[in-house]
Amino acid sequence: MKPSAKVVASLPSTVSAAPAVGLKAIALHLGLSVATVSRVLTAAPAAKSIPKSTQDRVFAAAAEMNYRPNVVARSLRKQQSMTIGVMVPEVSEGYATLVLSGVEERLLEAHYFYFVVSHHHRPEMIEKCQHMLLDRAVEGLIAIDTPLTHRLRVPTVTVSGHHEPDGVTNILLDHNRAAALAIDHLHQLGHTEIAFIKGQEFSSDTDARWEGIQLAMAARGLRVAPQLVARLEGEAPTHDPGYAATRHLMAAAKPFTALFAFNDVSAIGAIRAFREAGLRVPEDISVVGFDDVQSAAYQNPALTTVRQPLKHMGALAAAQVLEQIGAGQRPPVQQIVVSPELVVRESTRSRRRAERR
Amino acid sequence: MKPSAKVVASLPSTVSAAPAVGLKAIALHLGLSVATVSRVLTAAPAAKSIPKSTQDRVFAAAAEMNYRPNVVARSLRKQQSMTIGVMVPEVSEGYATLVLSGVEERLLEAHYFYFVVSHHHRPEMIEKCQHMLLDRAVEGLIAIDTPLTHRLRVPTVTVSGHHEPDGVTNILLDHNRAAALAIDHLHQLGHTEIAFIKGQEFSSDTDARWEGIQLAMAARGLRVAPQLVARLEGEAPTHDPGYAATRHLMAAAKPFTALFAFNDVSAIGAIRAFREAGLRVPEDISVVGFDDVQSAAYQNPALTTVRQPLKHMGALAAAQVLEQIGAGQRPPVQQIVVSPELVVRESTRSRRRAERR
DNA sequence: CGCGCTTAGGCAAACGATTGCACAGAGGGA
DNA sequence: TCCCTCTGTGCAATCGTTTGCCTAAGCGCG
Repeated sequence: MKPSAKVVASLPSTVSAAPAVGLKAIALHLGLSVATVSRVLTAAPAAKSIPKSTQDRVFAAAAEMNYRPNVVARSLRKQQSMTIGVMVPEVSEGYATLVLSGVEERLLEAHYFYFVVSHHHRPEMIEKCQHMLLDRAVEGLIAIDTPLTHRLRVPTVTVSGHHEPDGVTNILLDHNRAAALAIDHLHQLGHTEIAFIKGQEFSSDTDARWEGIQLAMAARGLRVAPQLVARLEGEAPTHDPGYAATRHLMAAAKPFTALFAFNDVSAIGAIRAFREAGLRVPEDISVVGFDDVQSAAYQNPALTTVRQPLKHMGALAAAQVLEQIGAGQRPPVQQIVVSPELVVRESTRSRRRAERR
Repeated sequence: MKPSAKVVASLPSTVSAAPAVGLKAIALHLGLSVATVSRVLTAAPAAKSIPKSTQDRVFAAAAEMNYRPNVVARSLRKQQSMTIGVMVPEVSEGYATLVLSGVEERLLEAHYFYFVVSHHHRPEMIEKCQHMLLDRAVEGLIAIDTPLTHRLRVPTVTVSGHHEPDGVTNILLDHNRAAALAIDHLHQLGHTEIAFIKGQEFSSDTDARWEGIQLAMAARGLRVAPQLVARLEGEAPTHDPGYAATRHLMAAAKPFTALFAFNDVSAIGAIRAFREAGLRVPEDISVVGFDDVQSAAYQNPALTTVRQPLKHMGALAAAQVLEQIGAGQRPPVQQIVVSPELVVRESTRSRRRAERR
């Protein structure tokens, strides 16, 4: 039997179609009971009293027979699925996927997997996915840019949620600081007539960001003119809403020399709108984005933007969920605030002496 | 009992922490056996002989007690997890996530969920994820831009895989046609000195795309100059490799008036490199990308590119996997070819009469 | 009246692991 | 010698469903 073990082990690692070996097969092969085999392989406390020699036999057989535990059976018995659920507006969009990559990295370390489901901001879908995920026995939930209306029976963490129900942990950006960074930058460049693009109503960051802006403007003695405020409309995660909002701003007959957009994607849409109107960025108008998505650095002009540590926020969310799953009833932390960073590139420049228009 | 059902149903849909009701609870409540309840709720064939009145009682009780089947137990018993595994290079990147959105949409319709795991192109990770996913009892696998070395014991579909082992279905683009579209476009604009950026070695599309290009060039009597061919290096899913490759091309002292990049991301990096070198796109040089990612349309200049129907390809992949899961041993189709589309925007223009350089 | 079919539903064995409890033999101390 | 404590292992229940097979009453029909 010993040589054959060698042979089997050195076969190409093709996953064979053989009739899956379970504990039973090993036990039979070894003349032991499934209980013993299970205890050895899972290093259960009761395995302490099992002699090394037996353990070695078990391990050898498991390796030789290429035993793989059946996670479904294990989940059923232990009542834990080693799975968490992630809700995102859209899997094909830059913000959520960056967060997701942080989530994934952290979860994999803990041998957890995750289900993703995207709800496209449709409220009934947001509700429905929670049920689908819970039905799938997820042990925890991470909601990325997704408003939650009630708490759930599993540990829940939101990323950039606001006004969350009690008991859910929220990972969020320091929006006041973010606004301060951007406004300071523009102000120092001499801009005082600054236009803004607010986020869509459904985006959970919209309000906090806007408040931060108002605070920052007021603190510097600047005024935000109502005519210089536009709002993204429409659900599409494309540049179009930013483009449209900017056309709107230009239509109002109030001049401005800088624009602070809700995110990079809308900033890019804005730049296009300006360009089509014959305005150059940054010569005629400065534009600041938000998020620092991958492509921000490669725009023409490269985008000045407020960076969110999205991947890190994802990792934090995963860590929190895992922590709460492990912690039992210990109450979760309410929120974790991370810091933004200003990345100055090419889309901002000091205000020209010659007034535009 | 009737009125109370109403009341329960109209309570806020908070997911309570009550001790999950199972078939047993319903059976007990109704004085039936779990078998009967199960048969009714799952509309099993044997339910035909159960009178409507009983069925109604069961449905009512299930609704009232808010019964949710335990999918883990069901999976164990039926030996099907209703889950498929998806392998991607990177969740935070535009190509894979677009495909993923198609996969998700199609799977959700069939009440399937999916696990994603990203392998960052690391071969040992590619191997490992397959095992992790199979250990998780996935019923099928979708590999996006991920080379597979051996077939697996579950139905497998690749998206843009090439040279796949027997038995796996491959969803791929017609690369010959793609190249023909791009080259024709450039040729018609008068370009004959065309530079190329090939994909990374690990990218499964690299070879097919390159062959298509060579064919298309030859068919039009054009020559691809070895000095005008660069290759993306490095794993980062960013614009940097395209930028670097383009610097390389410019360093070789052979003039060219057009560039066909491996994908949009590298095309955008290329445009930046040109711009830094004082070359304008498209006035001095035309650039064609590939993929038509979200941001291609919003570049400055907007990118002319070959569109892949990525979302559709994802949906096809999901449909194929489901089909094969349902089909039993019927042999799967070998490949499904989809058509590219040329999207002409601003980054290409007819060759200037005045030669550059 | 006897037979067979339909109706209505229950029993119990899976699925594959985990785990509390039991038990048998060895060894040691009083 | 008796009792007690370790060792080393096995039995069987359990997780919540599904499903093959069984029973038992009712009914129609020859």
